[in-house]
Amino acid sequence: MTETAPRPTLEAVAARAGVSRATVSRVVNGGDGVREPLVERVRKAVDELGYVPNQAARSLVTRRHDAVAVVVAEPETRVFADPFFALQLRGISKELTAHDNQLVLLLTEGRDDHARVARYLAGGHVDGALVFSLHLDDPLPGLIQRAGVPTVFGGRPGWSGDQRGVVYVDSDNRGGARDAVRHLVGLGRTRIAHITGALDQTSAVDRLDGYRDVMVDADPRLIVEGDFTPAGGERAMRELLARCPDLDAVFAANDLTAAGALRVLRESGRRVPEDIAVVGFDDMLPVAEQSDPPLTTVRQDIEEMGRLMARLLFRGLDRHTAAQGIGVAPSSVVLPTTLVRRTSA
Amino acid sequence: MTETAPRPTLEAVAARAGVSRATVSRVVNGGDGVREPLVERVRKAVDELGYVPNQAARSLVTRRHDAVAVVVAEPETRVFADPFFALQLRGISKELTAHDNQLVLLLTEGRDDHARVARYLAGGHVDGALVFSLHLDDPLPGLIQRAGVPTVFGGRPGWSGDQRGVVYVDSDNRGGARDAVRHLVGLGRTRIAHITGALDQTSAVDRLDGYRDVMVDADPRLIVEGDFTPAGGERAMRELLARCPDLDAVFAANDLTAAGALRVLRESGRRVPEDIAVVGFDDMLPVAEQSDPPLTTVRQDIEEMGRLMARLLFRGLDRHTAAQGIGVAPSSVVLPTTLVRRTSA
DNA sequence: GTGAAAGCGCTAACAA
DNA sequence: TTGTTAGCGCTTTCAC
Repeated sequence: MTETAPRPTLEAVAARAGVSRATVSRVVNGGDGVREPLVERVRKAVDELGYVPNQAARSLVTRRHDAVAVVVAEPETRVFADPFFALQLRGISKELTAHDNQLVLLLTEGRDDHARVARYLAGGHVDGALVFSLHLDDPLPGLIQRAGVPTVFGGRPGWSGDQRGVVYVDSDNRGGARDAVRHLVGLGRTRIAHITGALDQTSAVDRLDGYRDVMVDADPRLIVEGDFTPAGGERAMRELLARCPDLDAVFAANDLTAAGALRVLRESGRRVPEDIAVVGFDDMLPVAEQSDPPLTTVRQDIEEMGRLMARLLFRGLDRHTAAQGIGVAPSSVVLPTTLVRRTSA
Repeated sequence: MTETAPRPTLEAVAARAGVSRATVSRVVNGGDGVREPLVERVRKAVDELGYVPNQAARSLVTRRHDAVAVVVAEPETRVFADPFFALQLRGISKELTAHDNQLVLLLTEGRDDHARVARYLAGGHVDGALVFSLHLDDPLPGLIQRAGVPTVFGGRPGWSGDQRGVVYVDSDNRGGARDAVRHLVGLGRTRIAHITGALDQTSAVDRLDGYRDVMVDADPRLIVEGDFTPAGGERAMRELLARCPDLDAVFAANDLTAAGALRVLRESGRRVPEDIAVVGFDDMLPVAEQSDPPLTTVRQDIEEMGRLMARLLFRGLDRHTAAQGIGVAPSSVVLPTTLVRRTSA
């Protein structure tokens, strides 16, 4: 806990360099249109005084903040139990840093926080927002849209409001699921089950759809609802085993679910992949690589998703600032997935 | 991507309510010393106009930001591979929200980012900083101390600079390690090995010290260096098995390490806990509960650590603001750990 | 190319 | 109790 020292102002730098505040301002902001010798003098004064611009004063006049809010709307603990969110955050952080922007993190725990977040965004503290809203019935996207802040969503938002102008970045959940199931089919499996994710999230719904794309006439008993957790995977696997003892493959909605399923299979004496082949989703390394046996799974580039979200936001902001209407409005992006073969299938 | 609408100002609210800007300001900031009917009128005008104060303008005069930076200095990916950081962040976020403060997240990837972070903190954008600096040789704490921002560290900072006035929150790593090893001793184990964490981090060093506190005359071959990862745990366990085939217990520096060790033990045909008892550290649920067998481990309340960091920071900030010298300077806190018994030991 | 001056929206003395 | 006024530190026309 140290004392806060008073910072030098533009004025001080100007005095020291023997120029006007305007000139210092120009130099500090790139130095265009200022003659070299002066630039030199100002730079020197800045260094000597350890001058750092006051962002509040700057924002007051420019109405820019060089800050982006990251909103994580997740009432459950799940987000924090897997590295998914952290990886995405990392991608975002890298991209923001490259644009000299700060990351303001808004974590919400349930509905009470929604008003707070909406107020903050509406308050014009940030230039834009990156929003992770995973639940179908989440009112947050609507609130945010109304706040009038340029926004990019992480994952296809599943809410039922006005979809116009909504920009999101998502993985090709449906396509990835198709690949996973096709791989199982290619292995000669015919009784392929699916343990879904939490079906109030679009990713879970999309993966289920992908499964159905391939297994058009699937026995409905082969589909059991999970919740993206290992415990859910265990429960679902037990139920599957009871319902359909003849199944020969499982496509789990994510790696954690698959890990739970693997445990139950081991307990029940089924061999993986000989008796039952298992495919996961995410390629969450600590889980997929370390499971027994190592998991065949669908990889998505999570960090890249985060990076892309930030990039799309900036593209939108530029368009905002630049000659109106010039430039293409950013549109949503769906990133491809790849199947990673290990031993479980 | 929506358009940003122009926000109403204090002026506008004042006009609408038929009062002065000062009065509106008073109402907006709590309404003390304003008569009820006026308060009512102003509130109404605020609502009708959807007025939200401009934080930049406010900060410019108050020199407060109601924002706290969270600095995560972690060159490696490890932070992102475990929920540790996320849990702490969550605790911090809750506490900041309770104080109406925003969380500005600064992630650093290696040395290049240090200057950036130091500049940001020195720039007076935030009222204080919460810093996670896990590495012994990290120059960041020093830089931050020089930036003159009130700071609380997460985990005992291991750097060699001036320690005066340094405030941190940590788990009782040493005490927890002692408990773990004593538990093994209580089980009748005598050849107790230790797989350390990455020894450039204070937590790893402290846990090793705790092990040594109990195993005063430990065979040095029973100590192998790990790195807090499952892979490191596997490697270390193999080495231990080769060096000391007679060992009957392992204390791993964290749960991930223990998970790696468990896998090697299983492969090598050793039964856990019958042949070799295993204790971890962290009680990272997805790992500890789901491992085979479930892990006996040392729990630390990570979320509470985060919360406490924020609370200490605010206490320091209050002291700053309030009558100088009044109040007690916050000092570091070391949180207790508890042993959680499952089946591995 | 450089400087002077006018605010950006707000808070906090100070007056009334 | 309420209003008036003077800035907070910066950018940005607009003259020079």
